[in-house]
Formats: sequence, C-alpha cells, structure tokens
Amino acid sequence: MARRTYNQFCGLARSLDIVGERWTLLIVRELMAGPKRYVDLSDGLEGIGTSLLATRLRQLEEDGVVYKRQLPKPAASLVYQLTESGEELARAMLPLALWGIRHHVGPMSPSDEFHAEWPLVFIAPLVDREKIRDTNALYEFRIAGTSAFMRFHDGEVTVSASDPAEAADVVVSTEPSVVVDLSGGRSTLLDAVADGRISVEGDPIAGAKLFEALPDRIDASAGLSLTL
Amino acid sequence: MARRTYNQFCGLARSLDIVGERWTLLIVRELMAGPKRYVDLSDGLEGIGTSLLATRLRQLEEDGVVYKRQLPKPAASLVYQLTESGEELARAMLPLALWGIRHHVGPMSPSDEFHAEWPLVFIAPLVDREKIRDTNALYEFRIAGTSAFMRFHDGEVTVSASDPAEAADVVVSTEPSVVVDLSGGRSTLLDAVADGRISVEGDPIAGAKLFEALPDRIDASAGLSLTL
DNA sequence: CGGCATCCATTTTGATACTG
DNA sequence: CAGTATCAAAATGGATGCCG
Repeated sequence: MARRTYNQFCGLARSLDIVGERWTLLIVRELMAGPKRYVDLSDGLEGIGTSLLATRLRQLEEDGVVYKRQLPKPAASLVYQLTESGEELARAMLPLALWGIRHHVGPMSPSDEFHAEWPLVFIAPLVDREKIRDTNALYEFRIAGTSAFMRFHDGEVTVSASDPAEAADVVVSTEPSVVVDLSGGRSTLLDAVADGRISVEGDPIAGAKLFEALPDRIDASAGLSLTL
Repeated sequence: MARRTYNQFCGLARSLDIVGERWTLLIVRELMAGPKRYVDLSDGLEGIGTSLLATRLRQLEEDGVVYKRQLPKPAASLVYQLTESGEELARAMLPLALWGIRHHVGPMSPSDEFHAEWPLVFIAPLVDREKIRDTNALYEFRIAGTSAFMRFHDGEVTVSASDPAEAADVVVSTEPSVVVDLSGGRSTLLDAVADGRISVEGDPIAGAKLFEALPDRIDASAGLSLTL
C-alpha cells in the first residue's frame, strides 16, 4: 500500500509524512531510552496493536529513523535502535514535549500510564556534557512507583528503563507533579531539593555532580546546550 | 464523541493528544502567516475535507491553540488566529520542520504543492529582533511562482501570504532548492546571494538589514533557543 | 516463547452535496 | 462565506493464528 502523503514541498509536511501517524513519535520516544526489543516496545505502548507496531517499525526502518540489530552472543535478541537521523529527530521532539507539559499536563489521573523513563529521556539531552566529563555515575530515578536509570560515562549520558544489575550511586525520588513543575519552569531544581519535593540519597559527590550538570530552571536557555 | 487519547502522563503524548491528528499541525503552520479565514485555510490545505477542517478548528479552539475573531469594520470577515499558546507551539514546530527539510525533502516534484509563505514562517522566528529594532521594511519573497511577504516593524517580524497593497522595499527571488540548501545548513546565505542563487532587488539599505538580521547559516540547533 | 501476519469491528478521513 | 450532512474508503484496535 502506497504511503499517504500531504504532497507539500515543506519540511514540516514532510516530517509529518514520516512521523505524523498515530504512535510513531511515541515509538521514537521509547527508543530514546536505548535499544529495545519488539515485546518491550509493545509493553511500553499500551493500546498499540501488535500489527500496527510492526507496520510502524517497518516504515521507520525504510525511512532511516530506526534500524534492527542482533544483540551479541548471550542475549541474541533482536533490538530496534535509533539511527543518527532518529537521534536528531529525538532532539527535535523536545520542544514539542515541553509545550505539552506546559500547556496540557495537569495532575496525573488514575487512568494515566507513567514510566520514569519518559521524563528522563527528555531531561538527558539537557545535561551539560562539559560538566560531566570526569564523572562516571549511575543514577536511579524513582517516580510514582516506577524506576529508570541515567548514566554518566566518559562525558556521555545514557538512559535506560531496565535495571542495570549494579546498584545505583545515587537514588533520586520524587513525584510526577514535581517533574511537571520543573519541566514547565515553574520551580527550580534546587528549590525542589531544598524543600524535600525531591529526595536524594547515596554518594553525595555524584549527587552534587548531577545537579551541577542539569539546568537549574528549564526555560529559554534549556535548548542551548543541544549542539548536535 | 470523546477524544481519543494515549492516556500517558507525558508531555509528548499530551502534545500528540492535542495536535497529533492528521492536518492539525499544518493548520497551525497556515496560521503562522497571520489570521486567516476558513476558505483561505481550506484553499491552502489541498486535500483536507471541509468537514474535517471544521472539526479540527473546533478542537484547536477548545484546546486554546486558536481563537476566532471578527475582523473590524470594512472586512467584517471571521478569521482564525493563533493564541499565545499557539504561538509557542509554532516555535516548538521549527526543529521538526528543520528535521524534515534536512532528511526528507529532495527535489520538488511536479505533484508537490508549494507556497512561499511556508519557508517564510519558519525563517521569521530566526530573525534577530535586536538588529531590526530601527528598521521598518517590507520584503517580498518570490519562490517558484508564488509570493509571500515579511515585514520588519518596531522590532517585530510578521509574515503574510497576501499582497499588502504597498510595493515592497525589497524583492528577494529564489528557487525552492535554494531554500532547502539553506535550511539544511548546506549553504550559507551570503554565498547564495554572491553566486546569484538568490537575487535581491530594491532598497539596498533595507536589503542589507535583512541579511544582517538572519543567521548566515542555519544549523540543527537553530530555533531551540526560541522554544520559549 | 518472540516476532510478526491476518482477519474483522470500529474510527477516522476524503469527497461531494447541501444549507443559512 | 462558513460551515453541516452524508457516505465510501482508509486507518486503527483487538483477537487470533502461524512459524522458527
């Protein structure tokens, strides 16, 4: 079946031809937390039909946004991973995510799904790479009963949903509403830590590094560190 | 009928609940060139059914992205216009549009629609407001047989599709492929003018101001600092 | 099992006709 | 001009089947 297209010579229209269909950008968001298997994608995206997920992944592969890779030796499972173009797309999605959180995220409803990796993948690009050049640390974020991990290693930042089998150096615990306040620029990170809305336990040195490397307030300057 | 939602507590998912359906972001793009009437939206978006346009506009109004306004006295027509939230959304769309132009816009095909206002609305936010504080000028852009206008006035930048009834101070003429090269950072503005891919006619002072106020090269991080 | 493909009921979309 | 009404075509959600 031929792909539906807007037939407009316009960057936005072309983007939407590629990633404008239902679920597509959420699949990309899932892959922002590193490579994932088909089932893990399926689990993370409640409500997507298994056949639709397969179709979307095939399209994203054709369009050079993701690629399929066989994990080495022991795992031997097939994972989907973002290409370079997919990583760029992921960065381009940040402003849209911030718009959504500012204007259309209220209190969390009982019917809402939530995974700690969702805010993390959007926060990770905001980490100042210069400031973590010499920091190797694993952070666990516990939010609303879910857990996700962010690692600083050799000046790189990676996010993962699954437990990396090591103990984290620092455990950061907070509530979804606090994440909304921070992401919307309505609160500063230091204030939130100071008044206990964010609790930080573990290695104090690594903990301090985390808060140094993150923007204290997410606002206009938030995107500036995204250099590509 | 109840809106379909992803039911995820995530800024991106919420954005997509609001503007993720077919045509919605293109309607917003159309309104980035100022208020428009229903018919003008319908004309600019070839292929959208009139009933779907009406539905989308109603939803966007409910969600505070656009509002309806009666034009004063002589015109007396009803126009749709972006709200403050809609303007923020428009800025958030720029990185997505740049991603599309970089990765998925090739040569213009005969079946492609094109309007000069499409690139203009994404270029306008990149104008350095400081540098045009004292410049009042009207620029006409002629691209692929279509024409659109950009005005600098009191440090503000506005884009319009329709002829403002005055003669432009400067007429800039070029081809769609040149716009793609510039938007993708594959060419600099000054080079394109120097080798004649962009022709500039009219008031030399105003013309110089335009090129001073635009970034010479558009890189992938362009626009990220504008996301509010 | 993981990784899909197929089938079918429900929604969404596109195209056209029609109304104040 | 600014939409609504209607109906066919396409996309989606959910269940199930298949195959290594």
